[in-house]
Amino acid sequence: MVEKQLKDRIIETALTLFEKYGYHGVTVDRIVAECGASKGGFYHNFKSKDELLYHIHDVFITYVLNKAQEAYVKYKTPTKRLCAIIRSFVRVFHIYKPHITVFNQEAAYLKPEYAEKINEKRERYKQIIFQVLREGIEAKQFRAELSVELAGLSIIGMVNWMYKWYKPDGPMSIEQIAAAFNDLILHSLLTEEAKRDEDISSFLLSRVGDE
Amino acid sequence: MVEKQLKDRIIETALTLFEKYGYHGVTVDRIVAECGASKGGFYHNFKSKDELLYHIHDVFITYVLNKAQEAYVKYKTPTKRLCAIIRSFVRVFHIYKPHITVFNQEAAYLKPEYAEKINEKRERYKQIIFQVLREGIEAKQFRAELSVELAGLSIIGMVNWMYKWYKPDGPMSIEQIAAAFNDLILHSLLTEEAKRDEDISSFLLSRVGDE
DNA sequence: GCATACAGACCAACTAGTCGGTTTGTAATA
DNA sequence: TATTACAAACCGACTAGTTGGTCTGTATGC
Repeated sequence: MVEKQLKDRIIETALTLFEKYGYHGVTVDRIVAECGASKGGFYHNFKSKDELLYHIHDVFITYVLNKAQEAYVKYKTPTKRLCAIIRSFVRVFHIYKPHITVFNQEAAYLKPEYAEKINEKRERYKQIIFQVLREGIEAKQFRAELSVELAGLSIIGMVNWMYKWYKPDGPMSIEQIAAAFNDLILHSLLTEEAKRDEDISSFLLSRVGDE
Repeated sequence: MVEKQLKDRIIETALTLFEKYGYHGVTVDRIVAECGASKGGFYHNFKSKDELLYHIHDVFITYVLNKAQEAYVKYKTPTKRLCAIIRSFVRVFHIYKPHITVFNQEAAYLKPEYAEKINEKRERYKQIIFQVLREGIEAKQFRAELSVELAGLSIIGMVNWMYKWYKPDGPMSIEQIAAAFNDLILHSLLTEEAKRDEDISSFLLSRVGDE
């Protein structure tokens, strides 16, 4: 029970292959061949190929959900909470890029019983963001005319879309991307008063008053 | 050559099925059964299942690329151009939601020769957006400190992500969504001076000066 | 009579999953 | 320490089912 060598190797190999060729573009035979294992070894560790897919999904969504909850608890104002959540969300791409790609590309192929569990967590994640946005509007930090749903889905969309273009060795560091996203998002959410607040505008790339 | 009855029926059926079950979750047999055709009919109209997938991709990207170019030509200022492009982009979801879902989900499974053609158009689309953003910065309508790439990819991401949540019969009309997106995007891009410009701020949900 | 449009039985290839067997680790016993 | 006992980890040939694609045949229009 202490050794998980093979299981981890299978996951890692599968992740790399799934990211490149898609879930259906990779056979179990190929996975085991590529990581020097066998069919038997695979099915000793996983009930099915579907379970492997579920495992990959679950590792990622569980991690990112925890991070969001931590960020929510750690900070006390809507703006700080939102920025922290987004930063953590963006950061995840540094470690879990293949997971996220599989998560966003192959979720449709999850077996119903697995899909349900994943969707439940995905929904909770969304609700955290909606919650922060609502709090921000109530606190007059975010504009009142915003649609919480639309703003939330926009944020989730722009960050998630990173899986299509983010390269860990690209010209921008993950922290730069996170900062740029926060800048864009806050500019679109903040009220004029909030932008003049020193404490809040520290998350912007350039202060409003600078010009 | 005038009658395309069957071909269109096949595409329509395939689209519905692909959207729901994914490309690999739908067999050719199922497609032809569901639209009252036959294997022979299918392979008379398409060289292969892959070609059908390519066709779906091409119809959508060709359409949306044209719309963006039209919008670019029709308007003369960066802000107007951007808003028109985004509006047209969002509107497409009304007609082509299944196409877009397939486009965003199954592109990885395109055969290399097909993938190349699609990517070329996808790239051109991206470049139009980047171009407008650059023009906006030069014209001092958009903030100078923005990263054109990041801002562009954010926009593309937030709109494309609609395929995950947009329901044609949802509570918001497509025009409302387009307006809300434009509002969010402009707030994140515009300079303070530009926001004070009557002509430009007409694209915002609420004028800056209102409060 | 000839091409186009379509039908449907058929095939070859592929793939997830199985199953009997082997190796490896480990703990109890002598 | 050596030996036995047992279970978990792992192997790989095999299978049963599925799927994209073919091929022969038919009907319809020009």
